[in-house]
Amino acid sequence: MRIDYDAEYFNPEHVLECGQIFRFYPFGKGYMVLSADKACHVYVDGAKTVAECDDPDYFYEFFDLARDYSEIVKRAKSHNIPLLTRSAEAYKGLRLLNQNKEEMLYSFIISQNNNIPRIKGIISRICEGLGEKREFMGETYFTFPTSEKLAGAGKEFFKAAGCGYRDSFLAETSARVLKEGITHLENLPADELKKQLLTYKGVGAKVADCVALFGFGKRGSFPVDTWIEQVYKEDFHGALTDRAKITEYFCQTFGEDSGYIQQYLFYGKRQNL
DNA sequence: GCCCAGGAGTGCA
DNA sequence: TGCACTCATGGG
Repeated sequence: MRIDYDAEYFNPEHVLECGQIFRFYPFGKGYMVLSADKACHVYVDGAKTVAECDDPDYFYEFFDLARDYSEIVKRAKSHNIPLLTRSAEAYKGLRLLNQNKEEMLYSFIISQNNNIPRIKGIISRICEGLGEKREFMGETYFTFPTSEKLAGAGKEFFKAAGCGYRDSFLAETSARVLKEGITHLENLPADELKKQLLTYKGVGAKVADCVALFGFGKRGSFPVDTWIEQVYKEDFHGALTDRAKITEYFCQTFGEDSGYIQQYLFYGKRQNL
């Protein structure tokens, strides 16, 4: 099954390399993208971006294809902040993904005080160890493990996978999710959702914002990490040092566009745009 | 060998 | 509440 979309506002490289997803790799003419137990081959063909996948309905939602990003780009530029204007223009094909909630929760627990290449490696080893082996377009891949699998693994497994001190966070949080599920979080307003996410082991403000943004579609979230702190100082000439207050400043400024703008700024800064 | 990475938990004032 | 300290690991 196949999805076609205007490539101007769907650039696979920018969607995948901007830091919101950890399971993808170069494949064929583009990339192989893995999410939960599904797989997709995405590439540019002329003026179209093509997604060949096992579950078109899932990936239509996953790639956020119902949303008009030309309006988002326009609003981002209207703030007249040089880095933001440059980034929104250069990365107008960046889209925020709607990813699997549990996968986001575990992935961003792993992400704390860590770097992206190593996060990818850890998640990949966890999937190989506990996920199910599948095939798509002649490629073997592993699904993201269920909470049941994760909870049954024990923290020694996470340690061996390279999680370091985060091993106990994953063991405890997966045990809790197995017991309680997370469906009770699905329809909460953003502030209440964040409050609930903060009660999971290994989840602080920044991780909660990422899970809310990428997993629960809370586009008014603005995760603040070391890169964004740098953006705040250098590009917004801000004087605040407390991350909670910096987050509040950005959310007040950008409202429901916060999540999109955070990604433009984060990616632009990392790419030294 | 040092610094840093999409930070968070803990203890103590 | 605020703040310092600590927590594994590997890439640059």
